[in-house]
Amino acid sequence: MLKPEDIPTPAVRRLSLYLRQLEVFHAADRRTVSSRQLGEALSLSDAQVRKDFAYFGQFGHPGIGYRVPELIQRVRRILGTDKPSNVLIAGVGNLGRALISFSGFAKRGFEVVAAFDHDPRVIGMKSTGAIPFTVQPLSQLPIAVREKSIRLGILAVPASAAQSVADVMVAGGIRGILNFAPVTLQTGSEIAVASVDLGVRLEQLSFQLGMVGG
Amino acid sequence: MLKPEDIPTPAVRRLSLYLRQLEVFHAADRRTVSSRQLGEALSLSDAQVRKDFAYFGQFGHPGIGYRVPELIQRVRRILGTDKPSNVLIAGVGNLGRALISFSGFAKRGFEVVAAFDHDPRVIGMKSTGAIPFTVQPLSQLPIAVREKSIRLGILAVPASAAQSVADVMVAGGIRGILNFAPVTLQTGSEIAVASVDLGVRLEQLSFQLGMVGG
DNA sequence: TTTTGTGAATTGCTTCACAGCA
DNA sequence: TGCTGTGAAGCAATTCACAAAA
Repeated sequence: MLKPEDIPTPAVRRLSLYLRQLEVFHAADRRTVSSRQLGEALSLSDAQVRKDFAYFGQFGHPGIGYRVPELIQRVRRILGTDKPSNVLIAGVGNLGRALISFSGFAKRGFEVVAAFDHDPRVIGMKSTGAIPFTVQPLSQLPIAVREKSIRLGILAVPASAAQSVADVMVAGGIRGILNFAPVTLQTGSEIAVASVDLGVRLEQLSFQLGMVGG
Repeated sequence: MLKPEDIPTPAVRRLSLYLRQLEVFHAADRRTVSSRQLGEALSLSDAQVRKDFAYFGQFGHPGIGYRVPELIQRVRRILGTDKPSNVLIAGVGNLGRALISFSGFAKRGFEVVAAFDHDPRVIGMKSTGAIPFTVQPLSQLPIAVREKSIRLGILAVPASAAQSVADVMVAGGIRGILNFAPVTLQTGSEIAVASVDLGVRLEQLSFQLGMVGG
C-alpha cells in the first residue's frame, strides 16, 4: 500500500474500469471474481489486476478471489464516488446540452446541478433532469459553486473561450475541470484537469489504420 | 526513424497535440518554432518534443527549429488526415446528435456522412451539415460503408447495445471504432478501437481531488 | 488446488547531455 | 550562438514467478 502520489497514473485510470466491470458482475449476481476473470473482461493480464489493487491495500482472498460487493465499495471509496457529488457545466451549445442530459454521469455518482453560458439566447433555458436548474450567466458561477458545494466543472465552450472560462471556474472555486475544448489549459498545479479532445481521438484511429495498411 | 509498430503509443498520442498547437502557431503567422516553444505550449519538455518527431524522421533544422507549415503537412500525412475522410455514427440519441453537428471533427478532416439507429422515431431525421444525409436503420450500414468508402465509425449507443452494434459495424467493413459506450468492446485485433468513457474521466478527477485533500 | 500479494526481472518511456550542423 | 538528433542513463510500469493462505 503506497501513498496516493506514488501510485502509477495508469493504475488509477484502470481502477475506474475495474469498478465498471465489477458493477456488471454484481448485476449478474456474481459473488466473487478472480484477477484472471476480471482481467479477461478488460483485456488485461491477471498480474496487472492484482498489482493495481495491491497499490491500494489488501483486497483479495487467496484461493477465493475478490468479493464483488466488498470490492465495489472499497474502490468507490478510493475514487471518492461513494457519495454523490455535484458538478457544473460551462458552455451550453450542442455538446453542453448533450452532456447536461447525459445519464452516464449520474450513474457514476455525479449530478449536474448548474449550467452557465454568456449567450443570452440560452440563458434562462431550463433543464429537464432530476435536479432542475436554469442556465445562468457566467457571472453567477462563483455563487453556485459556493451554495451547491461544487468541486468539479465540465468545460464545453469553443476553443477561443476555453482559457478565459477556465480562469473564471478556478477563480470561482472549482477544483477539477473536465475539458472538451481542443486547447491545453494553463492552470495552477492545484487544479486537476482532464481533457477529452474528440478530434484527437479520431486522429489516433486514423493513424492506427495507416499502420496495418489500407 | 522506426517502424510504425515500434513507436511508443504515448508519442502517437502527442503527435495529434503537436498538430493542434502547430495550427495555432500557423494561424498566428509563425514561420518556425523550436522544440522548447512547442513543448512549453503543451507542458512538455523540449527533449520529449524532439524525440517524438525523430521517431518519424528528420523534421527540424538545427539552429532554426521546425518550419511550421512544412511540419503541419508532414504530421497530417503521418496521421492519415492530409485528405478528408468519411465517418459514420451509430446511435442518434442526445450524444449522437451532438456529435453529428460537432464541428471539431470536420476541422480535423473527418466528415460525418451517415448515421444509423434502430429507433423508428429517429430514422428518417435529416442532418443539417455540409453533407446532408438521413438517419437510416442499422441494416443499411454495410451499404453506406461500401458506397461512401467509410473506414471509421463512432459508436454512441447505450451500453446494452454497444457490443452487438459494434459487431454490425465490423461485419459491415468498418476498420476503426470510436466508442462512447461504457463497455470494453471485444473485437479482432485488426480493428482499431478507442474508447471515451466520460464517467470514467470524471472519476479520475474525483480521485485526484481526494489526493490533495478536500 | 486455487488464487492472492509481492519482490525480482524485464520492458518501455522519458530525460540527460552532447556532438554536429546552421 | 542556437537548436536539432540521438546514444546513454535514469525512471516508471508491466510481467514473471513463487511463497503463503484458504
